Amino acid sequence: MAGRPSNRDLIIDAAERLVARQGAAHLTFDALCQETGISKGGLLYHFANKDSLLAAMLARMVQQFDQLRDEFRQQLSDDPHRELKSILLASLNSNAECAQLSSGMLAVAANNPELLEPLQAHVQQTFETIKNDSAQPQLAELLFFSVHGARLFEQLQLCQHCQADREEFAQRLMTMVDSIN
Amino acid sequence: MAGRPSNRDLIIDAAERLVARQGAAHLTFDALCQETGISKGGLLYHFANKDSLLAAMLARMVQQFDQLRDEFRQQLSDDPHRELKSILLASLNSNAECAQLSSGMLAVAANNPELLEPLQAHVQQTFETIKNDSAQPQLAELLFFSVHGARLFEQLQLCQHCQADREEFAQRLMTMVDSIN
DNA sequence: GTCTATATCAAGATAGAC
DNA sequence: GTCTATCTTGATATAGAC
Repeated sequence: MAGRPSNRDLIIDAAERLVARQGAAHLTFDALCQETGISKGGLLYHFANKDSLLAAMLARMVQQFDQLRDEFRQQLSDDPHRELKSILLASLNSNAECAQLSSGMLAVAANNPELLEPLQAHVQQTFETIKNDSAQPQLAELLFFSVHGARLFEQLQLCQHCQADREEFAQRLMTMVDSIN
Repeated sequence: MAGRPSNRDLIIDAAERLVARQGAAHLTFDALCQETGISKGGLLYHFANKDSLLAAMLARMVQQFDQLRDEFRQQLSDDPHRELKSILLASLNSNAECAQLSSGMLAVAANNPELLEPLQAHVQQTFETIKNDSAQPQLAELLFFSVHGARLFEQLQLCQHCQADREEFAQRLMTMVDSIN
């Protein structure tokens, strides 16, 4: 399951890069051909149409988030705020290694907002977790939004956060969560 | 200057609605024809090409922000944190009345990220203000990101914030700013 | 699983009438 | 300032060979 990446995954990687570089409106099969070296027919074998590609991008994003969140949750097994902390850390770090952050979300939002539904459900569930788990749900929500604001600004290169900044940001978030009791 | 809205402004309004409803990739002159009732030729009189429309959307967004921020700054003339507070309140409320939030930004990001440059400059200046003005610049930044995360989630309908929620959110932001000393 | 070729359509943009 | 063409390109998608 975690062997070498499948072609399917390589295509999604390339799609995310395209969105990050040129904007979600320029995510086209033609551009994907150039970026992957696979022909249009080849691409369309993996994703029968564009909606299918978009849905896959979003699904993988959600899945990567869940996986990363689980990892953080295990590391934090003895922390009273591990639910909230794992959500914040996973939100901050998912996809960060590739420098393309919320490309999947922005691509779907730009091309077919209706396909956002799975993400809407996922986010709602996350909010539930935050609410039930934290003594100060509104502060927790604020921190959650903060992470996503930072991600957006990074993605659009509206701010130049380096790795050190991101770690300091994460540290500050954790401190603020710990201040809840 | 603030008489009845010019046709130019009505077109930008319609463009923002389209982005909010159908996604930035479906912001086309054809769709704008339907939405405004103006023909393609008519639209192209006001905006010679699409980049010109996108740049105008972004410029108006920035201008509306600055104007709203000035209003808040005047209301807060005796507040020690008026710079940061006015930035946060203006970020939270600009365009909020129309239910389309950062349509301009998302449209430009999706169609031609290079046109984001004026916004990048504006944001950098805002960060400078925050840094120079606040005793805890990193907390201030976090609050700033939080507002924009909330805006994004509202725009993409990833959360259902009502007016009451937004006011409570604003109240919480102000309280947290006041906690800085 | 990947390729070429092609059909179809929508988009940006131009020219010129009113 | 707005309109109706019309041109050109580029994008999705299909069909069928390898």
